[in-house]
Amino acid sequence: MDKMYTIGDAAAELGMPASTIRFYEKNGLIPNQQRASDGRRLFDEDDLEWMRFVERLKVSGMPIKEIREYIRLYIEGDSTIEERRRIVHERRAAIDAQLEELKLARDFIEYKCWFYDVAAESGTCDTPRNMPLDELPDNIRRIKAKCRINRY
Amino acid sequence: MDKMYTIGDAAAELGMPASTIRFYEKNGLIPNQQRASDGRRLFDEDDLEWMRFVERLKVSGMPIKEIREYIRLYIEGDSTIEERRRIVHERRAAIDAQLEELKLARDFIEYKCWFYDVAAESGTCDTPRNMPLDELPDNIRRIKAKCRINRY
DNA sequence: GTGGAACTTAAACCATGGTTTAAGTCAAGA
DNA sequence: TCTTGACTTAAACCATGGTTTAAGTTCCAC
Repeated sequence: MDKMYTIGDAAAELGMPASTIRFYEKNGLIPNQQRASDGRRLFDEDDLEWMRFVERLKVSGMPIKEIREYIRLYIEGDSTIEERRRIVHERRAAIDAQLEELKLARDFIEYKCWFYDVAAESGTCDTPRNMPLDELPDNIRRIKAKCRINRY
Repeated sequence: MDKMYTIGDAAAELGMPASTIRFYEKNGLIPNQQRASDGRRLFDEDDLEWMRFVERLKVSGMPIKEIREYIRLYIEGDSTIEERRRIVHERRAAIDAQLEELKLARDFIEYKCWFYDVAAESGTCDTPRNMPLDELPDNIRRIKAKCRINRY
């Protein structure tokens, strides 16, 4: 279980280019990076787990600066627990806000999908555009009301 | 209901800087933009609705280039229905993928929130880190298994 | 009719998050 | 021994999505 990975292996494992891993290390996103005696980077399982964690933070929209700050606090140890707690709670709130926005965007697009399905079938956008409210499928009527869709 | 908005009004209404609206227009994200006789931009309710739609596309991660392409097709009329249909269906799939990723990221962060709540209470990260599986709250145990969280 | 606020443009500028390049090192196999 | 491929670095480069600046116009209130 103490298998070590070269940067190429790690890149393949994580599904990202090696250049990105170098960029992350240069920017302080990988703590305690080990090196072989000839200077090559070495990664263990913990490093990979850490980098997957960093990927989650990135997916959540956390800027690199902030991730680096978090890592700095992590390295500093137990004296920074409160600060790290604040950061992760903030991040959770940010994700929740993002999820709300994304769900709303999905509703919009759901409407558009229906719109063009109907338009494609009839050959013109006038068909879905002029369809009376009571002929709309329930979910589409709900979306149209919620998102205040009128003309488009 | 045929009230017209200046760019400042529209900016206030949409909650974005006027410079962004100019940038969008320059990049073809606003079809049929009207102008007052002195050259000032004029926006009606339809323009605002359109721009809210553009905002949804942006939230969904659609690049500006692609939004412009969509608008080009929209302007071209009913002959492009199939193409637009393809685009919105692709976009829906992209949003769904994004939602999945974001929910996974949320689980990770949820775990971290629990971790630091426990750490803060006891004063050390060792407490949550070494907590036996059967003492973990159900949701946390589930997340830890699903996300393969070991060391971090 | 004068000052100030709100608009116009093109062009320069900026931050973010990488990617690419150039020049060099090293280990292994033919 | 020589070549090949994977690595190293610093620095240059790039795309995206705006924002800012500079110089000029126009409307409105006083």
